Amino acid sequence: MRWSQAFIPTLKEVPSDAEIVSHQLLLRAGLIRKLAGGLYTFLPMGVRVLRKVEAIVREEMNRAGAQEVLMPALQPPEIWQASGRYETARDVLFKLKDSAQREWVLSPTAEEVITTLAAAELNSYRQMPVNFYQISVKFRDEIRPRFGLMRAKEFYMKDAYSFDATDEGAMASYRRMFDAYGRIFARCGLQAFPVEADTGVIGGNHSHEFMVPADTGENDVVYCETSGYAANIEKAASRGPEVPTPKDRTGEAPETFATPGVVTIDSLAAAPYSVPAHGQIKTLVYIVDSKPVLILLRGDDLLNEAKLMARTGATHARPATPEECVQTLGARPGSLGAVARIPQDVPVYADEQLRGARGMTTGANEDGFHLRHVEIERDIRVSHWVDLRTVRAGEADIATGQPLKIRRAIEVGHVFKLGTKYSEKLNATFLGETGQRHPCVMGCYGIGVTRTLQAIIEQCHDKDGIVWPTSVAPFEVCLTPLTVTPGSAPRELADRLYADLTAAGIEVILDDRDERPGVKFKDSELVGFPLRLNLGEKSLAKGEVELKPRGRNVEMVPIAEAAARAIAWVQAERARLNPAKA
RNA sequence: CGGGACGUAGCUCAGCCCGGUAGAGCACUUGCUUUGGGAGCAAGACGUCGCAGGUUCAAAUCCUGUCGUCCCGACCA
Repeated sequence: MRWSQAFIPTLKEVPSDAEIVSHQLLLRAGLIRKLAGGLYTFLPMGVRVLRKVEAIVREEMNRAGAQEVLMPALQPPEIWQASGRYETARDVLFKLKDSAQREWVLSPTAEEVITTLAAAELNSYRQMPVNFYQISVKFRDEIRPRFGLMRAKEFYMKDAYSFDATDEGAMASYRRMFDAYGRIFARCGLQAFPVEADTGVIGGNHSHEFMVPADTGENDVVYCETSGYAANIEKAASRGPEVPTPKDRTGEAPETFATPGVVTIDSLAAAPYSVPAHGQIKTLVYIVDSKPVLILLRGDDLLNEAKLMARTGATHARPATPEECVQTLGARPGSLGAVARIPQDVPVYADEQLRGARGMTTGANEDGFHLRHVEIERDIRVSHWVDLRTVRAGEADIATGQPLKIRRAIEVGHVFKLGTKYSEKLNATFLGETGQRHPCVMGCYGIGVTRTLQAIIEQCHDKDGIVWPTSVAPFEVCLTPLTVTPGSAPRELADRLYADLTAAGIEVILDDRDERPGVKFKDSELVGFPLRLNLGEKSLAKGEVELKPRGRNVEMVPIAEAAARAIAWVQAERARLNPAKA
C-alpha cells in the first residue's frame, strides 16, 4: 500500500468529545469516525485492525473445535418472551416495527436463536458436544454510551454457545473456551487475566471474565497477589472487615433514644452519639422485582447490588423511594430499622457480618429516634443470612489472609456455564443413551471484538501514539523514504524494499507522500506501525538505513541487509505473539 | 432517568456578560522558498453561528422551546 493512495485522516489535535486516551487515539490515528453517540464508522486502518483481531478470534475458536455460524441480528420477539429475557433484558433491547406493524428486536446476544436452532436440530446425545460461534454486529440500547468503542450502541462481538449432554461435558467445553480465550488475548498482545465473575440469576460458580487492567475500565477487580485469587467486585468475598463486629453479650434490652436530625451513619458516628459505624446496623429498603425487601448491613459496609440480585434471584432491584420506605416501615430513610413494625410479608436479608452481632445501634422506625443494645438474633426476624457486602481493599484474602487489592479493569471477554436455563425454556432436548429426554447443558462465551481493539490501544500506547502489537497492526512495516523524488536514492531503495518485503509476505505501507520528514515520523508513530525503515539521503550515503521499531531505539543496518533484517524482525515478533505457530 | 457543561469553518477554540450582521490557529487550494521531527512567506477558498419560535430598527449575543454532544450520578438512608 502506498500512503499517498491510502485514506488515513490523522488529526493533530485531540477531538473535544474524546475523554480517554484510547478513544482519542482511535480518532487521531484515523481508525474511526463518529456518526452519532455510540455509533462509529470504521475507516480503512480501523478495519484492517478489526479484521486481524477477528481473524485471531476465529482461528482460536476453530482450533478449540467451535464451528462458525451466522445468525440474524433482527429477531422475532417471541423467542425472547419464551426465554423470559424480553422482560429481564428490556432495558438493553432495541425494539422496532416493520411496515406491517410487526415487532422485532435487535440482538444483543443470540442465546434464543441458537437454542431454537438446537431445539430443532440436536436430537441425540451423539450430536454433542457441539459449539457454535459467530462474529457479528450486536446492539445494546445503552443508557449512556461512552468512551468510543468501549460502550457503544452497536459493536462487534464474538459469541459462542456450547451444547453438551452432561454436566461434565459442559465443564469440559467451558474449559476449552477458557483456554482459548487465554490464547486469543495473548496473541493480540494484550495482558488480560481471568477473574471470577458474578453469575447473576442463573447461579452456579462457573463464570469468568477476562479483564484488561486499566484505570479507565468500568469494572473493579479484587485480587490477591499471593494466592492468585481474582474476582469481580460484584462477586468477590474476603475474610471480612478489618474491624470485627461487636458480639459481647450485654443483656440489656433494646432502648429507644432521641436522635433529632440524624439521618446518616456518619452523623450517628459523630459526637454526641459516637456510635462507631461498625456498631450500627444499616437498614435499606429495596424494591426487588416490584416487592419491598429489607436489607441489613453493618453501618460501615456497602451493599453490593449484584450480590443482592444473585441471592434473591431477582431481575430488577432498586432502592425504595422515601415514600415507599414510609409505606413499608412507617419511617423515612435515616431512621429505618428492622426491630419493630416489620410487615410479616417483607423478607429481611441480613449480611453474614451481622451474625451474632450484639450491642448494635439501628433506626427505631420512627423519625428522629434510634435503638441501642440491639442483639440481631434476639431482636430481629432475619429471614435470610447472606453475603451482601462489598469487599474493600486491604481485607484478608480467604485463602492466604494476605491483604486484597482492588484495581479497575476493562472486561473484554466472558465465559459462562449456562446450564439448562435456555434449553428448558426453549425446549432444546435430546434423547440420551437410555432413551430418556434431557435438556442440553449449555455454555455461552463472548468476546467484545471492538472493545478488545480499543483495550489494546488503551494498553499499548505512548505519548506519540499507538504502539501496535505486530499481530494486530494495520501494517507491519512502514517504509519511509525522506525524499520521494522519482529517481532519488531513497525512493529507489524504498521501491525495491517494498517489493522484497511484500514478496516475503510482510504487510508494508510505503510513505510516498511528498511531506517533510517530521510529518511522516509523527504520522507513522501516531498510527503505530511496529517497524519503520527510515531511508534518508545522509544515511544512504553512508551505506546504511535506519531500522526503527516503534517505541524502541533506532538501529543502523547496511543497505544490503535491510530487507533480511526487517523480515527477520517481523517474523520474530509474529512468533513471539503466536508461540503455537512458531 | 437526575444533575452539570457545551453546540460558532474539516479540527481546536475566541467572540456572547455589555445586541450593530463573524474571527484566530491548524487543515485545505495556488505560487515561491524550505527539506531528518507536525516548515516560512504571499495569495485564496471555506459559516443558514445546532434547529425552531420570541423580543428588537437590528440577535452568534437576550428569552422560550427543542435536538445533539460530553461529563458526573443513578448502593451508602
